[in-house]
Amino acid sequence: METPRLSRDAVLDTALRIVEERGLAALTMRGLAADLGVAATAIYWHVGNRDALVAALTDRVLGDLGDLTPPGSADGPQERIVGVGRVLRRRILARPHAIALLHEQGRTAVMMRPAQRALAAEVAAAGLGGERAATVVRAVLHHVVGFVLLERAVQRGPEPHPGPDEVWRDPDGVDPALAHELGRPHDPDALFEVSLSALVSGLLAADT
Amino acid sequence: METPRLSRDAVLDTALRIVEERGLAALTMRGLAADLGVAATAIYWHVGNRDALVAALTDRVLGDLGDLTPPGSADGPQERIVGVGRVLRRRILARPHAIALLHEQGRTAVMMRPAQRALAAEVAAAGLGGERAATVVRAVLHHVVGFVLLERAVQRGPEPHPGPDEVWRDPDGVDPALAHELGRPHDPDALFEVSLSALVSGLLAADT
DNA sequence: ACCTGAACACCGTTCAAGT
DNA sequence: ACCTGAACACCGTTCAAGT
Repeated sequence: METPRLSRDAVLDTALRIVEERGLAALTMRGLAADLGVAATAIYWHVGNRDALVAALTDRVLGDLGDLTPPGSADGPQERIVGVGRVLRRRILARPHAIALLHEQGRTAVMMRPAQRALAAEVAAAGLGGERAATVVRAVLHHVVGFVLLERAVQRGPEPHPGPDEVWRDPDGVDPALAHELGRPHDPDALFEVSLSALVSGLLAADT
Repeated sequence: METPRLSRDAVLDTALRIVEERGLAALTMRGLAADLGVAATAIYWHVGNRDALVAALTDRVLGDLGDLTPPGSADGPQERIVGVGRVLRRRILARPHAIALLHEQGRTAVMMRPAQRALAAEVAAAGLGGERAATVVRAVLHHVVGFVLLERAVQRGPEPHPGPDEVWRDPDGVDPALAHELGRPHDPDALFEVSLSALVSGLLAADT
């Protein structure tokens, strides 16, 4: 009854290190086995196959986004809801591989859970309930996660075929000042703040 | 001087058909060559390599999103801006493979171009200009594309590990009615409408 | 229970050789 | 200019066999 050389946790640890250091595409069963000093096929006994391995990795990475309640200093309901979104975005961006993991497998729902709880609490505290509250929670969640997804996709892209400037060389009908402004790179942090605030204020102001 | 058996366009045509029918992962150089009735290596002469092939596919699919100006029936500036977002989303959803293509290669900017123009026109018509107008354009664009990206990611996912219900079994502090509401599946179309409208109204109402 | 080694059916890509 | 065939260095996965 020897103690086994390998364990599920050991496999996940090394796999996660590979993904963090060299990306999800660099995670191969053979390479992972080499790093573990073991035959490639040994991994299958512990984690099933590559898909299951990636799924397990996803759960581990997204299971601990931590507490998302905004600092007590934020007082207004709008500012508190925006605060949850802000923290959520930062937590996701702090895990660069999380996005790749999510997208490979479409388990976005897993990532949404803790954020959904935190948002629900704030929205309820703001005096909303029922269907209307659920809509606010979902809208904010979608906005934040979608924003981050897109933000990373744009970052990863090589310089776009036609440079961002070039597209606006011929403004053709569009206000030249606006065209020039759109040609310049923008600050994602600022854009996030402005758009999330606008969304929440619009949601809270709605009649229905 | 025989006419060549293959052409760049023929390669792209068949490649696109494969992606549409069986997904981006099913696009292999060998399989594509088989469909074309040619040696796998012949493809390389016409399109370079697989990455270049995918890039070319992306340009083709996203180059013709078509005109995005909303119907003339929409009159208010807010309704017109929302209209552009609505049309953009529908056009993207009508091309299921477009999202995979985009994400594989991060050329999201390409897709944004025509939408940016249409939005800029509407925002300018609404009387905004300069930096403020640019912010509105970018915020709406990010919201719509991010929403669609997330929407598809959720769709593709297998049933989440803990069912959407299960998560809310123990509401623990959260209003039970809200918890129950969040456990139910929602209508993405409705959520899109509500959130985009709220965002735009919030953006147009902002003081700065 | 846990691990190895060989084997199968794939990949993308390069390159000399043919026409 | 355009295409083939062989070859290289990879993949994920299965499975009988070992301990």
